[in-house]
Amino acid sequence: MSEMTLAGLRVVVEVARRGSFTAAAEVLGYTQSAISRQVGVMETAVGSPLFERWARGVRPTTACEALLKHARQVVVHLEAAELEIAGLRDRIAGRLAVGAYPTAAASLVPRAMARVKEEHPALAVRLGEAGSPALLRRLRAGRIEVAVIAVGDGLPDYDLSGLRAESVPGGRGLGVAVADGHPFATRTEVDVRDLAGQVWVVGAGGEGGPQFGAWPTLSAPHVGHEARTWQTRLGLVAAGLGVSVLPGLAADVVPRGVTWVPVRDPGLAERRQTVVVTDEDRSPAADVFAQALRSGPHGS
Amino acid sequence: MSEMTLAGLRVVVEVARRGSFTAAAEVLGYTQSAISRQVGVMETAVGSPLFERWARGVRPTTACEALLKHARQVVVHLEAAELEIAGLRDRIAGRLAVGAYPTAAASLVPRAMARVKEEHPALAVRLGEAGSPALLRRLRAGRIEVAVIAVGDGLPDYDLSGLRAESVPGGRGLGVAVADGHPFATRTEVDVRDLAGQVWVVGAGGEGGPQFGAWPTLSAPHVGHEARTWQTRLGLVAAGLGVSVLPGLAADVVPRGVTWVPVRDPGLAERRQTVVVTDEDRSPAADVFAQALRSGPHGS
DNA sequence: CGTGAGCCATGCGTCTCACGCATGGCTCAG
DNA sequence: CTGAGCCATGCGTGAGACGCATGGCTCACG
Repeated sequence: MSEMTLAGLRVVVEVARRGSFTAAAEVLGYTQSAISRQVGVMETAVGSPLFERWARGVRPTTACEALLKHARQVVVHLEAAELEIAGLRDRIAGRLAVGAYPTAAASLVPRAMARVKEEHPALAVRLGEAGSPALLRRLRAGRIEVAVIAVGDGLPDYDLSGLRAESVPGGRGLGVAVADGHPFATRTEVDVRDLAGQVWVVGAGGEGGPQFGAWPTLSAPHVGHEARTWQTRLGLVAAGLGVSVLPGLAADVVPRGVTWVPVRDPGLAERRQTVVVTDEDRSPAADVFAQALRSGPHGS
Repeated sequence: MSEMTLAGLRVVVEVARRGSFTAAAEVLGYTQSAISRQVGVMETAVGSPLFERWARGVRPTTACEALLKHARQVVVHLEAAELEIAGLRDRIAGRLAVGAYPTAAASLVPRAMARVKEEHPALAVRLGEAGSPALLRRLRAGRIEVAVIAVGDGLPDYDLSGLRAESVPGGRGLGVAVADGHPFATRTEVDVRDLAGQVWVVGAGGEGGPQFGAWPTLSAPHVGHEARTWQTRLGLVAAGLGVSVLPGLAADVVPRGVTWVPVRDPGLAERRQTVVVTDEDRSPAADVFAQALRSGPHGS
């Protein structure tokens, strides 16, 4: 049993306007026989003849006039819907879903959010936190539009094909978090040789990486404590129970009682970078946010 | 490049309502994969994601909410159109196109029109006149809904397959039209032997048949005048210039100065009948009119 | 009356599309 | 870690849309 279709409605509207299958076919890009069949299907769908056939064209029936009234409204609504949706795509408002790996989620991203909030008050950014692989999956699934991930030595080589990836420029590299009363706390820099003999607070999570272990180039570090979250780790540091590796990216957001100190280590070859990833064809809101991430205090 | 479809709009509306492709598929009679693909086509058509995919279903995006607003209006209009067209089909109003062969068009059909007009003032019957073959073609083309044709001896065997044909009951057969002052005018019946010696007014048209010739069983009729239209023929009769064959069906509509008289002729074998033809599946208006035709002064 | 133009209806063949089946991948609760 | 629930996609099949060609009809014109 056939039903009305949008294409069929468009055909009926045009046939009524032209008074001829042949003329409507020319306008709509069909052959006369295709129009004849589509009208036939629509007549079956509504259960009434829509046109009287004459020697020189057709004339709408009363049923057709009734259908045309509504069909014209339908076309108006569909065009309005397309315009409204196109407008949504272009306007920097509504909600933007962003995901970042923990360190960036705690530092870089909130700063970008604050900046974007000032310039685009109608845009509400929602921030989620996860590991880079999960972030990329959510991006591909359309659940987030901007992913802030870490790439570089010691990390998987993520598949970024079909995506747009841009590095966040600058970056202070790795350092250590120490208690305010620790002797290192008053230094502007610590040499890696000074790190030997320190007690380390390390992560217990499933992922490997410098944020979770002791200093990477130490041969036999003394691990004093393990904790899963870095809030807990920094709490132990603040209590003077040890020191912890911490990327410079998070330096500004250590809790009260903790100080971040850069480390000079000629032997540290690891290089990591923060990368902003979006769809190639991203919305204006996503574009604005990605640029805000890349032009923070680290940018030129 | 894909476009929105009515089916797609219905899918989007139902998915938004159910929050799940799987649940919407059950309601609409599709599989989950069909729903997934249709949503994908609609997303391509509007150029924006319509749903966020989650582990336990989907959630409408802002673009989807915008589309839903219009989609619901579209559905309302389509349902209203169907109801209005169905109402048109069921209501005995509007226009009804009827066609009849000339004799019936002059007598039987106007009486039925008058009766139907009384009972259904909203119905406007439009009457056309043509030969039976042309009437049947117009009926099949949907240009008329009721055809009143003549069938029987001396006439073609029309193809009425797929149509509904009902005889008009009764009928007074053939007679003659004579001037009021003619000796036959006061008789209730004339024997065929009395017709020998009469001067005949006959038709000049292209169709054969008793309405147009002299009395069928006379061996050598004296034809005094020929005229194309039967109004002209009856005018000649009224002037006393001859007599004319006339079916009983038209007896009531002879002009002033003319009298119709039945003829007794045992040798007259021809039998003709008036038949009302419509589509099998006719509208209520057509049904009412067909019944009015069959239950006139000739009916029980 | 015969002919040609204009238009609609339909048989036929081909290509595209819609859909179901089966399966893989992901998230999340237990 | 496992199983349930849900979405995405490859593949195959049947249905549908469409163009081509042709027939049938009406009507205007010579």
